[in-house]
Amino acid sequence: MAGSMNKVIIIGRVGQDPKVSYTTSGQAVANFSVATDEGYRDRQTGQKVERTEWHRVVAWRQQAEFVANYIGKGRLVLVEGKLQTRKWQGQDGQDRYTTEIVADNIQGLDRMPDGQQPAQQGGYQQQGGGYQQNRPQQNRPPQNNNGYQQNNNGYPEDEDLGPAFPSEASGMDDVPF
Amino acid sequence: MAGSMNKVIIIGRVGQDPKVSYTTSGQAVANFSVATDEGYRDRQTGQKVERTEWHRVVAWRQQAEFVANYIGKGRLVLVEGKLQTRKWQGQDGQDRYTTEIVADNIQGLDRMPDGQQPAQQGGYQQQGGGYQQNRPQQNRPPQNNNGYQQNNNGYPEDEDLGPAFPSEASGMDDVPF
Amino acid sequence: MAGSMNKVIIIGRVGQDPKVSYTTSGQAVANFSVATDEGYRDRQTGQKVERTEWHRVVAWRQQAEFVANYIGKGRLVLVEGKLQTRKWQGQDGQDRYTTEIVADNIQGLDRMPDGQQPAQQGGYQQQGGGYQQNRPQQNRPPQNNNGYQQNNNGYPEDEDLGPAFPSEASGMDDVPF
Amino acid sequence: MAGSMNKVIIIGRVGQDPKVSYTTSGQAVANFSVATDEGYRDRQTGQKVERTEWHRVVAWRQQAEFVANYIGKGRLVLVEGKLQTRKWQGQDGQDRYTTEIVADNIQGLDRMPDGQQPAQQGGYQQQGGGYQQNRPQQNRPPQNNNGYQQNNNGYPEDEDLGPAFPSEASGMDDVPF
DNA sequence: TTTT
DNA sequence: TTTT
Repeated sequence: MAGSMNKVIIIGRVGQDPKVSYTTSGQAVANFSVATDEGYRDRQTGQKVERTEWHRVVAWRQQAEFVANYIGKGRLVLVEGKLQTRKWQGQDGQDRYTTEIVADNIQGLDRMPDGQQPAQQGGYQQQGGGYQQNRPQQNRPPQNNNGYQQNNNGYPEDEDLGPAFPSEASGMDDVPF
Repeated sequence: MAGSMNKVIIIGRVGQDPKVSYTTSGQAVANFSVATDEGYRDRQTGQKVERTEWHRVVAWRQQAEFVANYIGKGRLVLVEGKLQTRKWQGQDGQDRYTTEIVADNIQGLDRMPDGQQPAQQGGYQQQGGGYQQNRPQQNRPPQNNNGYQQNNNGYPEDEDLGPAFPSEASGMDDVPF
Repeated sequence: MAGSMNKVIIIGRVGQDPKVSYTTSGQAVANFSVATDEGYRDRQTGQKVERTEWHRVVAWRQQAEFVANYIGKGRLVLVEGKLQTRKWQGQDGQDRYTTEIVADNIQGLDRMPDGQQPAQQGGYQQQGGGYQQNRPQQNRPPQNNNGYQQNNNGYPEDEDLGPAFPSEASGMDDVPF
Repeated sequence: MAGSMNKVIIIGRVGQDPKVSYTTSGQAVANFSVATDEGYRDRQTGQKVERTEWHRVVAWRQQAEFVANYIGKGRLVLVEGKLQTRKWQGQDGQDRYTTEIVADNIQGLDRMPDGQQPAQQGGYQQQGGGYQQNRPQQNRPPQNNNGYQQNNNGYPEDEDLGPAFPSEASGMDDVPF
């Protein structure tokens, strides 16, 4: 713990609307991808090339709820966090590894598009209502999280038990995003 | 390229002596893993837990040669770079993805262990000799790099052609490190 | 040089249009300030407080020309660089110190306001013309830089000789921005 | 607060033993300087030059106590934090400005020198004893902090009232370190 | 696979 | 004022 640092800072565009779900213990989790671009000059041709790198981001609890309410496809975001590689089982039973940025600081850097304002959506600041989601793919209440495929999601028990993404798990074994 | 940042900074211990090889075009590449530690308090038990995260690092050219000469197993290092996910084929023919830190700044933060000084090893600063390797696992001269399994290594053509690690490639389909 | 890092990353709003000038050796230098905001909760009152921090940024050469063409008052910018404290003489003859971020990466994060497009301004990409400035406060051609008050600007000789800001120097002894 | 980042990461050597004191409200504050080195090639002579940059660091509360117990002159440290410029009055009554790194993460990167181990010193982990200091220059109990020169220290009220460094204050008006 |  |  001393003599140790694990820090990532990326700025880029969100690829798709984040997917938000809940662990069995009721913790919110948000997953999304961010594209960063890099321009460089090809050593053979001397041509300018643009290269896009995709990053998987995972956010927990308050950060996840912020993501659910304010971050959508196409937004320019700042993500600060740490790298974490988790292990999961492919359909063929073999181990796979996915590296993600576990975010501890997420900010939108551009104006929120119209129709995405928290007031219209019902944000998590609303009083008396608890947290309310309204984009379809986020609508997974904790009680629906019945726990099949437990411990197949790659998230360590200590991070928060329960299957994070039952439905994605099966579709994730070949494509990381 | 504008409105974009892709930055990683880690400090940790090197797990094994780096593996250094050459692309067919003669570029040096070094690969090694770095462990970062994180202490946190378990939410259920309230116990202090130590968690180790492993990071794959790849260094090119000058950085690779620095690594070959100065970085060995157990050293405390600073690595600054960018995230890059590359695609490769498992033995079953399926796509796999590995995320690495492509380093642009590597520094040793502790004293070099005895028997690892560049003077004893023949460093790359030596005059008249060019670059000389001497640890067994690094001893892969460019001319031996005959190019089978080309484009199976996951490194983009533009980064520098040629198979980076023919021998590791086959052993890599299940374990990322 | 080994075991050393000096890194700053800020994101914030530019306070005033950058001031661009030239050293006697013809190097472009840009100076501007960036505001970062921080929200925190007051420990006494429990109230939310917003606090603004101002940062001085200096950019050299290509970075300075980029700043001259694309960065103006009010823009949201990313600045990556290193900290540098320089010494200068106040009017009372006493030493003063100013800490700046010497930028090696500057990016605009929002859309450029209309009337600030490089095409209308004549950007530094223009062909056949070399570098051309057009905002009044930037218009200080190298040949006007006649060198009085040399070595009073606080910039080290090695960074590039010559007085960076003869005119500001005298006004700077009490206020850093 | 959104669209804002203020982040500094430095690695370097501590110049002198930190100075630790207490605000009138009993909060610990530690101050020390860190040297970072930078090697570069002089553009005129082509010679390699080493340049040292000094950074002022301030740490509060738990971080300050960690500093008091573990960080001494000559140690290699990692400091992560934010930039803050504070205003203070010189003896001539004029405003001066000092930029510091307000640390939120401090780590020692080398082995602690003998005679500096916390066990010999009595660390702040000791039970039943509260925090105990033992290096002379740190020995400034809160009750001695009688508050003269209040609001002359440049620390904002909200950070924690009271004179941070009564004794240094008078010596600080011309030299920042 | 490192280290404290 | 540090250190290699």
